[in-house]
Parts: sequence; C-alpha cells; structure tokens
Amino acid sequence: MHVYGMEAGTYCIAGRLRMLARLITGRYNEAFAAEGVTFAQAGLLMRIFAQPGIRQNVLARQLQIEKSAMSRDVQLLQKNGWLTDNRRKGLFLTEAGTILAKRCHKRWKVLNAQVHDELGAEVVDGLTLLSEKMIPIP
Amino acid sequence: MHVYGMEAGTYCIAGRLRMLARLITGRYNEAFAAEGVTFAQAGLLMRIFAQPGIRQNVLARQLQIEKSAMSRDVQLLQKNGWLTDNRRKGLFLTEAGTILAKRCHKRWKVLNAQVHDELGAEVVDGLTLLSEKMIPIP
DNA sequence: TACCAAAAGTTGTATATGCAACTTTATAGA
DNA sequence: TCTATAAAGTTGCATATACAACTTTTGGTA
Repeated sequence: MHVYGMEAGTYCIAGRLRMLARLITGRYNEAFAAEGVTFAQAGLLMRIFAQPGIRQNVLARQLQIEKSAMSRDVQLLQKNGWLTDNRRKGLFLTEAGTILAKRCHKRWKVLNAQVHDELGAEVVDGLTLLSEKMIPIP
Repeated sequence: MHVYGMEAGTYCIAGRLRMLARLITGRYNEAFAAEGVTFAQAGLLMRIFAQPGIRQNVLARQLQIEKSAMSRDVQLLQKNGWLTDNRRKGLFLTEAGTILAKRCHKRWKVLNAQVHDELGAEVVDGLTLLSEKMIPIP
C-alpha cells in the first residue's frame, strides 16, 4: 500500500460538521457581541420571545443540547435580568429581555442571510431538512 | 406583533450545524470506542498515516482546530505510544500506531458510508465542497 | 389528602475548546 | 557564524459541554 492510500478517505463527516460549526459560530458570536450576548444567549432569547412560557426541557430538545447546559444558560439569562423569576413555571422575558431579543433578531436577520448566501441554499436547506428529521418534537 | 411572529426566524444556521455535529460526533465516538480511541484521536491517526511527517500546524489548518488543541491531542497520542518521539520534526506513527490507524480506517469506512446514506449525498457533498473552499491549504 | 413514580431541573466532575501569553525552533540577512 | 524576526509549539486560564448523580416538581391514584 502506498503512503497516500488512505488519504482521500480519512476525513470524517463529523469533522467537517464540527469545523463548519466552529467557523459559523464564530461569525454569529462576533455579530451578537455588539449586543453583549453570545450566540447561544441570543438564540435562547429569541426562542423564548417566540414561545413565551416554554419549558427548559422543550428548548433543550429543540436545540438538542443537554438539559444541564440549558439549565446553566437559563440561569445566566436570569442573572442578567432578562428572565422573570418564575423559571420553573415556564420561561418568560422581562422588559429588558424583550428589548434585547428584538435587537438580536434584527442582527440575526442580516447575518443569517449572509451566511445563507455563503454556504449556499442547497446546504442550508439540506441542514434544515435534516434538523427537522432528527428532532423528535420540534 | 403576534407571539409567533419571530418563531420561524429564530433558528441559527450555527445552531443547526452544532446540533448535527454533536449528533454525528456521537456516532463516530461510539464506533471508535471499540478501538479505545475517540473520534478525534482516530482522525489524527488516520491523517498521520496518510501523511507521515506532517506538521501539527498543517494538521491544525486542515482540521481547522486551534494549534493548542492540536498540541494537546498530539501529546495524548504520544503518551499512548502511537507516535514516535520526534514530534517536533514531524509526526510519525509507531508500529502500534500504524496498526491502530488501519483498524480505525476499517471502522471509518463502514460508518462513513452509513452516515453518508443517512445525511444524504447532497448534504455531504455540499459540506465537502464548503470545507475545501474554506480551508486555505488542504 | 397522602403517596409513589416519572418528569423536570440542578449540581458535580471530567473533558474539550478558544484565546492569549509564553517558549522553542527555524529562517533570512549582515 | 551571529542575530533578529517569524513560525511553530506549549501552557495557563476561562468557558462550554457531556455524563451521571442528585433534588425538586408534577401528575396520577388510593
């Protein structure tokens, strides 16, 4: 077997996904940094805005993240005064949280369009379909 | 504005990518666990097999991970006796490392085909093209 | 109401990763 | 050869995440 026999085959799709995820996450984080939040925080704020009263476990399922990670993220939002203090009855934004969610949404729209262009509609649509297929209850 | 006005728009492509990356990474890790290595370690072993003498910084660029993360991953491989001890002259596999790389490659082939089927050729090809476009020097 | 089991949420621990500062190695030019 | 600079590699630190154990809440039933 010659030296390069394995080369063409050694990529892992997982690696590709992770690499792209890192790059794109960086872009989102840069954009949301202007609002003083991370990509993850902005995403949560926007989702809670859209689905007030949503439970952590539902969000965790939608976003496919650990409930423990969700718990900590939510605690952070509350510490910043963006959530009401009745967390365990469902998640609701405060005034400040609502304002911030709207500001994030504006930035999101611009950036998402950019990224959509860069990645190409096929890939994005493919990813979207996959996500929907893989999430039990969106 | 009604409550669900923002809902359709709150997903972030970054989130989709990260979610899928988590899911798929889990699959690879499960498969490689039978060889006692993680997905990341297996990937490195296979790449060093294919490109003996490669430098850490080149690998880091190819995989788009931090050079610091690469340094630590490489140290781990060496601690396990899979790399020769001339790390700074380029990376070379030991006998044990070579054997393991080949075993990993067998598993990789099976799993990659499975994942390829599940995700669909369009998405995988799309991701592959993107990766190649985004990596400065493959 | 009282109790039990399941679901939801929290916390501890280990590991992974990004960023920045630092050290070591390589390279070009006097 | 010697030196200055850049490149490569390492380490420290902060944060993110997975997994597991634990606590709290919920919902059904006697």
